[in-house]
Amino acid sequence: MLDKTLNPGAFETRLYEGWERSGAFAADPASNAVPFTIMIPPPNVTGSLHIGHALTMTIQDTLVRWRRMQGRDALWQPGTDHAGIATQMVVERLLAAEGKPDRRAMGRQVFTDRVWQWKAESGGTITQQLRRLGASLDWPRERFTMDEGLSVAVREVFVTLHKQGLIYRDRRLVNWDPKLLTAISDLEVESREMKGSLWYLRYPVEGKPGEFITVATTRPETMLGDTAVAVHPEDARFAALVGKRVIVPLVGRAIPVVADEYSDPEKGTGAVKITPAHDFNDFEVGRRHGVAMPTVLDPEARVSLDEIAADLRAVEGVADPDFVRGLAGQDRFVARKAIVARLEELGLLEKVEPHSNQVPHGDRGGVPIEPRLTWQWYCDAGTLAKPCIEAVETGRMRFVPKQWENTFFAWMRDIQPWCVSRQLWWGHQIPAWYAPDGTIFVERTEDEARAAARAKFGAEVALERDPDVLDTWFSSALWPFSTLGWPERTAEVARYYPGDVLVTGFDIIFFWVARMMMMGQHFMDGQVPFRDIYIHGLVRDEKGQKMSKSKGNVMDPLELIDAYGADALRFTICALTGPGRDVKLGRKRVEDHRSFVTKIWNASRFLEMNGVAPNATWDPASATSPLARWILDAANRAVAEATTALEAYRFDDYASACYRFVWNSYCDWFIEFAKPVLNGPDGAEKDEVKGAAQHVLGTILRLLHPAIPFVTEELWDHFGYGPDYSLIRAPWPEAVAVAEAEAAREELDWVVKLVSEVRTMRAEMNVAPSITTPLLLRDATPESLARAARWIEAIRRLGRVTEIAPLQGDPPKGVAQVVVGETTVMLPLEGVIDFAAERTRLAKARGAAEGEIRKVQAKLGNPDFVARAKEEVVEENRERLVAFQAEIARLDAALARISA
RNA sequence: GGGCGCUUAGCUCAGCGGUAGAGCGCUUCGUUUACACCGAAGAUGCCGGGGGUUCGAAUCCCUCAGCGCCCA
Repeated sequence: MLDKTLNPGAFETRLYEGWERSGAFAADPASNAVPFTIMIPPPNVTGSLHIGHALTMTIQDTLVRWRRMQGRDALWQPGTDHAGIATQMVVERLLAAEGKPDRRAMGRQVFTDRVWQWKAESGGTITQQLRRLGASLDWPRERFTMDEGLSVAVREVFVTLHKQGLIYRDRRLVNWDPKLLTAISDLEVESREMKGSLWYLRYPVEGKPGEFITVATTRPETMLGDTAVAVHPEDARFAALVGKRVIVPLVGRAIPVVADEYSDPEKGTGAVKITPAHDFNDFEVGRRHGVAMPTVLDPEARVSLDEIAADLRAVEGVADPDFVRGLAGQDRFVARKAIVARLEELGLLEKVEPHSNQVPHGDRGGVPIEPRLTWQWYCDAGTLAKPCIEAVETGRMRFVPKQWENTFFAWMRDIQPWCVSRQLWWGHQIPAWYAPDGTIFVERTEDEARAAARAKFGAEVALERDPDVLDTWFSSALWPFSTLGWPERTAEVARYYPGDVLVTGFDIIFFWVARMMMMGQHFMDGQVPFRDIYIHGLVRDEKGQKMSKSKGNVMDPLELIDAYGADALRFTICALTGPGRDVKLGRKRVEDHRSFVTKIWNASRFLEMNGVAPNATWDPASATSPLARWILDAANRAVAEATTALEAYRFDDYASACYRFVWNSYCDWFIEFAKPVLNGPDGAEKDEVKGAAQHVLGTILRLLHPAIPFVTEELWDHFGYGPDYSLIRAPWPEAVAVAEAEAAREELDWVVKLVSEVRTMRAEMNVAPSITTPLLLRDATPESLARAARWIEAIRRLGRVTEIAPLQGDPPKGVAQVVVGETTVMLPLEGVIDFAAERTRLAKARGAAEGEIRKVQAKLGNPDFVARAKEEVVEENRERLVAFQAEIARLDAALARISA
């Protein structure tokens, strides 16, 4: 017998292990079934399960379980990415905490060995936690982006793209993180609003003592590298200065004043200093005007004079080489202060205004990034993006919801060269070797590089490998095929690529989505990596605030699972995941949805107590009773609604269709109607009710399994619908044949309406529950009377009714009346009834009906409506008018009887 | 500044041309043998404002306002 209270913790782990052991999660490349593939967007190996993972993984698991039940050969590919910067930082912090030497002191090999050791010990956290959520991933296929096989794929792709000219080495400005000492991508940079200042600096015009051009800047320290001043070509104020030269204070360099539209006459003074080596916009301006691009900050953002020492020049009252030399090695912010102070002394600081601006910060290191001119490896993203754009335009890939296409297009059409090198130790080391003369050999292995070098030089030369590693996203981009064994031509690659759907948040479109598309199409003969891209929202707290540790509003999914069960969390997520909306999630929401899981448990428990048990031989088509037919028919509709919803990625509709059917049809009415039968004598009627009950319960368990895997499997196993752990592979329900469903619906709808009306009346009349009454039916058709007779036991129980009889002669005194279809139902409540209340109640019902009649009449009275509206709409309104008029007539009669 | 989205019951949200809905909350009642994580009943809406299209607009178009996000 099922426990009186549901305790998910008692079986979740056992069921998960049972499924896993039985191979239920495993894809089967040898099967004849149509595959269904979801590639997990690989979580960061340093990560632990947060509520955002719970959302995305619940959605993926729901899809996978559903398709698996539909008979598809489901592959949900698990794994993690190596998270270059994050992992390296974790291990460096660990070393520091242990008081060990830092990575530079220990050397690259020892350090990376240590990272692998860390990965072995702690890297599996998130994959263990996903099991708690019920995620049915094919674990034996788990991959890691640094695995040997995936590394082969990375080298293959790099070398191939290089040979195709789509990867190249270039010296450009990059986002440099002065704390982590590596280049990072645009997407790893976040703007933060900072309160700073706008300094107005005077640059003396060459050869015109006392004449200045004033430039406004937020970064005075970069003046050391200024090589131009730009003004707008149409700015009359500066027209005379264009072509002249000005002296950079402190350094004494003479630089041109150039006309360039980049300069905004409205901003600052309208003149801007140009430091091409330390600002992206300035870099472009500098390139347009062919000026020098000296770097004045070292990798740690300290002043470096290497590139300007030679041209420092003393200018009386303006430039002071000794001062500048004294800045060497100082941090950029220390240097800023010193420079501003010195300029003020020289009278070259015109003014300082408070100014707030967006300062780019590295999202990992947290310090302002410093644009730097460096040699890096770049991928020609623009070329790779083109076929991806085309694939979305032509519908070969589909965003759900569609609106995200816009975001995607906007970014892809304006995509910049992708800097793929990182100055880290943890990652795929770039397969490029340098000869002493600087010749670069990009090959799959060192041996091949040596061979290439021998071929070129005709002799053995010393080769040095590029120390840098590739961006983590480079290897993640290959995930949809590298995990399947590519570049080997495996059966898996042939079978499971392309995937069916990629599920992720909108914040990831530029990361996984775009990059997997580029690499997938390029290396898989133009085949897209996935057909659908389902974009879900972010999880927020109840107030709609983004969850963050600093706000203290984070929710731990594992803690929620401990408290309410994984099913409750999963069902909540499904119910709240509408299209294109963020999910506001609070404890209370999970608690609310847990009730539904409990409800299923309790209903099952009741059925078990009444001897309902699986009976595979029971044929729904053989059902003869309206009750059985009605619930089977309702189940058919629930199945159709749920299936349609899942096909459309409408997890909210799926959840609510199941909820309504289980709670409002199966529990509220079917089980209640079944009670008198179950309590009655054994026989055909009871057998049929039990047959329908067990059949529909089986349908419900299968229908809900994708969202609520644990409780449904537990019940399935407990009842014995199949062997233990078999629900996960049970077939997805389909509509069953139901004879005369329409008639059954009419009959049950009538009974439901009768009981509801009687209940409403009693509640409004304040009739004590202890009082039971007969029902007298006036003007009832023989059909209604027959129905009343058939359902008398249920009506007695649900409506607190004694008997039902046609009204003979005049109604007794003191009746309460309600209109159900053609019938006026009367409850003799002499002495109990409050006539004033009854009149009010009837008058209110009449008022409501009148209101409807007015609306319908207004429509039908409009000749344009009758002439132009669709025929069925007009007809529907005519019917409504007649129905309301009849109802009013009966209500009037009822009122008249009371008044008499 | 450019783009996207949102604004419907107290709260969270469906509905997206033809009778305004759900869950939660609220009020009242309830030990009828599955369930108080329950049952029954009830109340609550100028569907953000204004204009337009249409026989008909929460739904389509324009506009304004407020909120949120992304990109500059």
